[in-house]
Amino acid sequence: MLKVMLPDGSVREYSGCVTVYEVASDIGAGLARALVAGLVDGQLVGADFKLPDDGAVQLRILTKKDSESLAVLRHSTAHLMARAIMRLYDNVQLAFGPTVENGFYYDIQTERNLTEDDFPKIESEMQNLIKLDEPFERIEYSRDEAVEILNGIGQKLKVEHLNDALSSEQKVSFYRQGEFIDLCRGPHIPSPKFIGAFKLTSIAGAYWKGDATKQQLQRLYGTAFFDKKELDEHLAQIEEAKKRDHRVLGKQHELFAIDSRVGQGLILWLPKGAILRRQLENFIMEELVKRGYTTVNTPVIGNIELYKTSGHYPYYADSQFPPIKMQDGDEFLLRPMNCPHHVVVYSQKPRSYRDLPVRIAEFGCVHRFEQSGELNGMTRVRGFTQDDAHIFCMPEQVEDEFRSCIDMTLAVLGTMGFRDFEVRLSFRDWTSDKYVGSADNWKTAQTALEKVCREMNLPNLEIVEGEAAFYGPKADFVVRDCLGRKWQLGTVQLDYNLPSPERFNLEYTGSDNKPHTPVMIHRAPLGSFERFCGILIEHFGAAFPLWLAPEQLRILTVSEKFNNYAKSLEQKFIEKNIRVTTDLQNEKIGAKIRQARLDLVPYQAIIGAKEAESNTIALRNRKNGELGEIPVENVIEMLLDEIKMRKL
RNA sequence: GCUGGCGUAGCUCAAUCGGUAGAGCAGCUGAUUUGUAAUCAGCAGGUUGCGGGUUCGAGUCCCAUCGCCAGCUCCA
Repeated sequence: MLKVMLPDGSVREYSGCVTVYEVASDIGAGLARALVAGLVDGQLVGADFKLPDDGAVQLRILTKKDSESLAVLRHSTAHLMARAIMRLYDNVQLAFGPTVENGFYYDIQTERNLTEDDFPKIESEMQNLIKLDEPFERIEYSRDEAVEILNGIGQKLKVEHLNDALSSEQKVSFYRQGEFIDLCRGPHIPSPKFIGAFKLTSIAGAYWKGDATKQQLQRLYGTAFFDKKELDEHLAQIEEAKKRDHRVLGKQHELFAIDSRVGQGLILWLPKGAILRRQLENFIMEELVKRGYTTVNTPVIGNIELYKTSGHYPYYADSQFPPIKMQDGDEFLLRPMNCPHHVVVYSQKPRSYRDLPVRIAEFGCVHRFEQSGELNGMTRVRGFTQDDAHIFCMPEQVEDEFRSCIDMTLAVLGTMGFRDFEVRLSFRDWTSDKYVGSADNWKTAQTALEKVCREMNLPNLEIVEGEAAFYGPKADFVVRDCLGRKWQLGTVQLDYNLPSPERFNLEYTGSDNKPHTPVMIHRAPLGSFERFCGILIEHFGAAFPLWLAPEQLRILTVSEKFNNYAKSLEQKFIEKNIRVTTDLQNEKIGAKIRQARLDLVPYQAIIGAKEAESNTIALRNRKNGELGEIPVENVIEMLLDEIKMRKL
């Protein structure tokens, strides 16, 4: 039961967490304080309210249980941080200070750039402010009044924002705490004493209003919780996650390397990583064959005219490796995408409507000159191989083809055990002129795409306006890495533009014996092998399922006396295409087992006198430890079955 | 690209105020011949990312450069 004191002083009891009541007419004119407090599970919690346009006040009860309450708490902590900084340093300009997924930040500008060394001082000042226990008070003004106030306290960034973003009639709210007043939508906790634990976590640059041409501010990140234990757990979890980082595991398990002697953002697939990649290639290739694709091989460079025709060159000139100029004047581009090559493959002969859809696949190696600050292990690189394909079909086939691409992507992700992904529908921004093609085609494409996604009931479907490729809308499959960053893996993109007469003028002959323009679908279920492997390493913590494991079985001998038996066993597994090694080191069996476990080898075969005599294996696996003595033939059968089924 | 931080042995990390660069693991050699998460001993391993400067003396301070990391911007 929740006891809530309303602004008029009366107390009401609620069983729910959130409720709505009518606003008294005089609230909102001037000072409107949050007067709400209640009890949840015997603990005092605070509440706040905001004033929507219809005048009804939404009462927000902080339950300490839901993420919304946590966000309110964190945003109030951000205010506290800003206030502490303003007390400690001169001439502080505040920009924005929103809540983010695991905490909050505030963008600020100071005379002297702050560093992490300033954190202890700021944190201790924040502690002092919590002790002061001053309430957060909401105050509303018209925009012009607000500008006056902000000018009065020298907050130029806030003034700029108000003048840019709001009309003069609009009302804005401020939150005041002691001497500190800040333009803010709210809501806030009523008092800082609810902040059980907080920590400033990092500092970084961020552009004013997210615009790289504008001044750069300092972004201070922090997090806060209702109690200390939650904060500690959160910090411990981050430490754990760092150990799963594919850059750490990739080095530890010798999967890949990046070496500046070769170049930034260029992946060297080490032997074990190369095996992993080959398993993915084989898997995708099997799917392609099942699903009616043909495969081609095309060069990694092409005449620059090709990319001028496609429209890619002018759009992405900055992020491409510069053209290679030949003495005769020809220019070649290291290809940044495969589509133009596949378009040319399509156009090699006249196509009939009976031939469509034509599905052209290639593990296509492409290069993009990403800015150095964007490179990230395997997930953001300058050279990568897409599991690419381009489907050329009739307009009436688009829906089916699109559905089948989504289906393949889901099947691929499902086999890897990816359950936690979102599907992002990227549509065009109708106010922007960076897109090519007719509005009609865009509408058709977007409608078809959304329809299929809705029908297929895709998880976490989100529509983002303005994120489309310049030639068409797309559906991206987005997963998170161990540090919570989102990465696009699979993608399916509709394209009415490249095949058009203005671009490559692709054709097929319809049943009416007339030429028609096909529609093109770009799709890559993994996205790229590089990024996918990076995410895959983190997904499994490098403990890959048997079918993907670089080393599937390790044979460990109890002593050197059994080396010959171990070698003969190894041969048997090799003949069955099982990736096996032997550990014949002069070590105790315990040490060998430990090593195999650290190396995350899925199965271990212990070989001693008993096994050599009875032609068996004392089998262990990574998960359950000892599995007992099993005849060699049965082990082979077992492993082959697990591999074939691609069990997780 | 921008802002900030960081670069010490193959890996993970030490090195007080600026005073002869150290340890564990891995590697090599030898002993040991082992039954389910580390047998013992020895050896070797470095122009402290690279280049300048300050200083009697620089891993440490300063400048420049390369690379890495976080965030921002970007992502066909």
